[in-house]
Order: sequence, then structure tokens, then C-alpha cells
Amino acid sequence: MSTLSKDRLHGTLDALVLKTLSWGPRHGYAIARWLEEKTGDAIQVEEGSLYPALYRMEKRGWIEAAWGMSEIGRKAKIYRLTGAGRKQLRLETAEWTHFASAVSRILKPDAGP
Amino acid sequence: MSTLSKDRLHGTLDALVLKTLSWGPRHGYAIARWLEEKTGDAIQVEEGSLYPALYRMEKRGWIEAAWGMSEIGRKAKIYRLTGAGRKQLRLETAEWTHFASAVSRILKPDAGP
DNA sequence: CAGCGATACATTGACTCTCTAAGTATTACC
DNA sequence: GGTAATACTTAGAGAGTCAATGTATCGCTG
Repeated sequence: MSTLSKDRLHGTLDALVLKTLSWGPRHGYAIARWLEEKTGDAIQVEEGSLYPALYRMEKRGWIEAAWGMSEIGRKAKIYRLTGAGRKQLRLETAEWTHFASAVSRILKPDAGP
Repeated sequence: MSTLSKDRLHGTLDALVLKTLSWGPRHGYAIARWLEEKTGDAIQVEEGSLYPALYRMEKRGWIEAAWGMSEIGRKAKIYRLTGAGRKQLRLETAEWTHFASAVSRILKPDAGP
């Protein structure tokens, strides 16, 4: 992977994680696996990115953590979305849509300005 | 602006600048103004981001600079796309499209996973 | 069954890169 | 001289990457 594609996650990971949690509580490892699987190779979630992201979102009150069990009976920290998290998700989704459509409009291959 | 929306430019600025230059040479200031105007408020290009971006792209051979005159007769550094830059633009555009569609697919408001 | 590698899961630290914010400097025009 | 256009700089923080570390459990193999 080039250096560029790596950086593309910047500022988007939070929204992706929040969205994943909006479908129900999950532990960190599962969030990463699920995002990667769902997007093929387009989104690669390193654990060194994910866990810090989870901490800061917990600190901000967007998600809550509790120790529990994973599906296969292992100790895991289960995260769930809070009300504030749901609100934040709406906000970030709107921002992303706005931003992405602006970028796409510019990058679109066409005649010119 | 929240901290989040700020960072959203990360990794996308290069492509936007390259695309802007694909329509003809421009000086830095004009690139920034034009991007902002074209996208309303969606994309805000700080000069502290733009000039470093121009340097690094020049160093990588994607663009070339020459001193010239702005439209209103002021000294200005005019940037133009190189062949390598054009290639890079294609690459980054493809990557963006791929990434953005993956994110949009996930963020899309719908029933569930 | 004892040992051992592989997998699931979490944590952390060192490093890098880009962006933001906020300034300075120069030139041209009124 | 003041204001706008243009370029550049520096200080700083934030978010990712990579890679190592730590457990626990599972499953294999000898």
C-alpha cells in the first residue's frame, strides 16, 4: 500500500466505528474484522488505530465499555453506543456526505472547470 | 468548525490540487481560492496546508514551479502539472473513488448490516 | 497428555505525517 | 500610507502506522 492510501482513514475512522456500533454492541476486535470484511480491502483497520480511537470516543462519552464475553467465550471489552454517540454519528455522517460529495464533484473526470 | 471536520482533508488535498492544476497552471493563492469557491464551504484550504503540499509535490516531481505574473500583474509562483503528476492524479482519483464508495456504503442510513 | 504454535483479544510506545493556527514579508494599487 | 494579493514560516497537536508485548484459549502433533 502506498503512503497515501494509508492516510485516507484520517478523520473517518470514528464515524465508521460509531456506525458499526449502531447495529449493536461489539468488542474492538470484532469491529475491526467486520469493517475489513465488509469493505474488502478498501478499509484496513489497524489495532493500533482502533483501540486509541475507542478510548478517545469513550472519553468523549460517545461509547461505553464493559467487560464481557465474546461469541466464542473469551474475555472481551464490549462497546456500545450512547445517546451522545448516536448524535455524533448523525453529525459525522452529514459532514462526510457533504465533504465527499464536494471532493467527488471536483475529482470527477470531465471536461473542465 | 469541530476538530473532526478539519482533519477530513487529510490525504485528499494532494488530489484536489493536482486536479485543479490539470485544468491549467495556477499560482498557489489562486488554487486555494478556487477550491474554496468551487466547493462553497465544504473544503477550506489553509495556506499553511497548501504551501507545504505544493513543496512536497514539487519535490516528488508531480508539479513544477516557475515565477511569473498573476492575472493582475503581481509576482507569483506558477505551478503546472507534470507527466508524473498526471499519472499520480489518476492513481489518487481511483483510490479516492474506491475508498469513498466503501465509506459511503457503510455510512449509508439503512436498516442494518 | 504434554508441549507448542496459532488465534483471539487488548494494550502500549515510538515515530511520522499532515493539518491548523497564527503569524511575517513583499509587492502593487488606490 | 493603507489595503489587498501573494508567498512563506513556525509551533503545535492529533490521528494513524508499525511493531512489540501480554494473556488466554484452542487445536494439533508427537
